[in-house]
Amino acid sequence: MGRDVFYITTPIYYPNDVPHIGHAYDAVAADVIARHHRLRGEEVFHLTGTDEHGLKLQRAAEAAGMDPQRWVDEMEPRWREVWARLDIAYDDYIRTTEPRHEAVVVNLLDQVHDNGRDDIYLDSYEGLYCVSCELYYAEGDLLEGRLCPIHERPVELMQEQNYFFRLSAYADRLLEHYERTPSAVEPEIRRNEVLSLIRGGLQDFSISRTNFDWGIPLPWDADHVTYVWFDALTNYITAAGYGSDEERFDRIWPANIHMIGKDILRQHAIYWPAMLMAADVEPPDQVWAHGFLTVGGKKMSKTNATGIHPFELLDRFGVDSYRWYFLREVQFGQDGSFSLESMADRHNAELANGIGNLASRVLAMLRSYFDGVVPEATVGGAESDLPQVIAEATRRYDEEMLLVRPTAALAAVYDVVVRANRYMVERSPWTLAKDPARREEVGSILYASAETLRALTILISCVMPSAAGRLWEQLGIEETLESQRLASAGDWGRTVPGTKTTKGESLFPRVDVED
RNA sequence: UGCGGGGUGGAGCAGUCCGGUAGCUCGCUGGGCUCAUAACCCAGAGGUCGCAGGUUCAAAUCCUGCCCCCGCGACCA
Repeated sequence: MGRDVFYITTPIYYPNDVPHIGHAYDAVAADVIARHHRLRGEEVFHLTGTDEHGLKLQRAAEAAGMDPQRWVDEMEPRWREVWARLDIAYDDYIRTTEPRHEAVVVNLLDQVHDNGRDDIYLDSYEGLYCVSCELYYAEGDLLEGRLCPIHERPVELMQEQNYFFRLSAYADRLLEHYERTPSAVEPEIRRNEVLSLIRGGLQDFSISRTNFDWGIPLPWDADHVTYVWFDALTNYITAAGYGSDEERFDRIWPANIHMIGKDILRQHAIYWPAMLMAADVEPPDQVWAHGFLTVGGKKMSKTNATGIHPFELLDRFGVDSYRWYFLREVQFGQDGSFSLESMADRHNAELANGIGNLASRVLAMLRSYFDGVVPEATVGGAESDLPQVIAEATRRYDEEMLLVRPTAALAAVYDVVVRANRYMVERSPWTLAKDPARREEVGSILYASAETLRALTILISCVMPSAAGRLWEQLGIEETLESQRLASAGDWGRTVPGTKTTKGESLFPRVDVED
C-alpha cells in the first residue's frame, strides 16, 4: 500500500502573504529530495499548493473590494511564479478552493463524524482571538493593551459554537505509532518534542467556525465552515486521490515525507495522524520538520517586515546558487542564519572558484589541446584515484539524501571538486602539453577530468538542475541528463572518446558584495 | 518558576549519544603554479571547547551547580 510512489509534500502556503525565503526554503528542500528520488529511477509525486480559505483572506478580499475567490485567484500566481523561478518541479499543485479538494474535505469530515465514536461534537467557546494568527489567546499571553504577542495587533473578543475533534481520544494510539516508528518524526529533537506534547495530554481542538463563511461548509451543519486544519491538512490526501481514485490512492498513500517548518509540527505530527486514524486512513510515514532561517538573529516572520523575497536573491545570484546556498549553508533541521555576505562568500568560493572554475579549466584545456574533442584514455593509471573518489562520493551522496541530510550530501559532492582541483595540480597537464612526446598522457588526464565532470554534473543535478543542464551541454554528451541514473553515475568510463565539448559561458560568474 | 535549543581559534559551524592527538569553511600570512572565472595547489599563524566543581589514568565529550543568548508555551481564564 502506497509504496509504489515516493510521495513528498510541502506545506500549502497562504496566498495572502508575500513569499519570503523562509517559505522557499522548504519548497527547495522538498524539490531536491524529490529530484533525488527521480534520479534513483523511482516514480515520484511531489505536491505543493496554496491554502486559500479563512477569515484573514476573506477580510483582505473585502478590503480590496472583491470577492474572496477573485482575491485568491489574483494572489495565488505570485507564489507559483516564485516556484517557477526556483526550478521547483512539482507534479501537482493543489488549491484548497478547488472542487476536488472541497469534495475530499467533506468526505473526510463525514468519515470522522460518522465513525461511531462520537469523535466530532458541538461545544461553545469564547475567547480573545487574533485574526492574523487565527488563534485564540489567553489573557496572560497577550501584550499590554490586549495585543497579539506575534502580530502586536489588538485581539477581538469572540464567542461561538464550534464543533470539536476528539483529539484526546487518540493520545495512546499516537504514542504507540511514534514508539513503533521513531522515524515518523524527524529530526530527533522534534520527535522528542512531539512525544512530550502527547504525554503532556492532548486537548480536543475545534474544527469549525461561524464568524466567517469563506470556507467549506460542514456537511451536516451548513452554518459552520471548516476551520483550517481539517481543510488545509486534508490537501495531502486530496491530491493522492482519496475518495476519488482508490487505486491511485493505494499506490501513493501514505506520504513518504511531509516536509514542514517546525512551526507547524504539532498540527502535522499530532492533529493530522489522529484525524486520519479517526477516518481509518494510515498516517504519513514521516513528518520532517526543518528549522527556521534567521536574519540578523531574528526569526523571519510572515507579518513582520523581516521577510526577504526570493526574487531579491535570485536576481543577484541566480537560481542554482540560491538552491545550493540554503541547503549547503544551513545544517538541515536546525535554525540557520541568513546573510547576503555569507551567501556571496559561498557563491564565490564553491560555485565560481570551485565547480565553475573546475569546469572552465578542463574545458579550456580540451579546447586548446584537442580542439574540444574528448581524447582516448590510453595511459593506464592516469586517472589516479578519481574513480574511487567519485564512487565513494556517489555512495555517500545517495545515503545522506535518503536520510534527508542534504547538507551532508552536498558536502560529499563537493569533495569531488576539491579532489579534482588537486588532481589538476598533481598532473599538471599544461606542463606536459609542452612536450609532444607526452601527448597521450595529456589526453588520458583530460579524459579523466572530463569523466569527473560528467559524474559531478549528475551529482549536482538535483540541487542545481539549471547549471547542471548547461554543463552537461558543454560536455557534449549525447545521452540526455534526464536519462541519467544515480546507480550508474559513478561508473568510470561512460564518457565516449570523440565527444565534442565546448567551452561555453561561465557557469557561475563571481558576485561582488558592496552593500 | 515551565519545555526545548545553543554557548568550540576573527566570522559561521562540525565534533558531545559510543570519553583518549580539537576539525571544517571563510578570512589572514608565506610559498608554488599559470590550464582556468585575479581562479587552483601547498604550508603556517590563531582556540585554557560559557563558568565552577566532581568522576576518571584521561573530558569539548559523563555527573552536579551556576551564568548568558535564542525559540516555544497548545481551543490552556
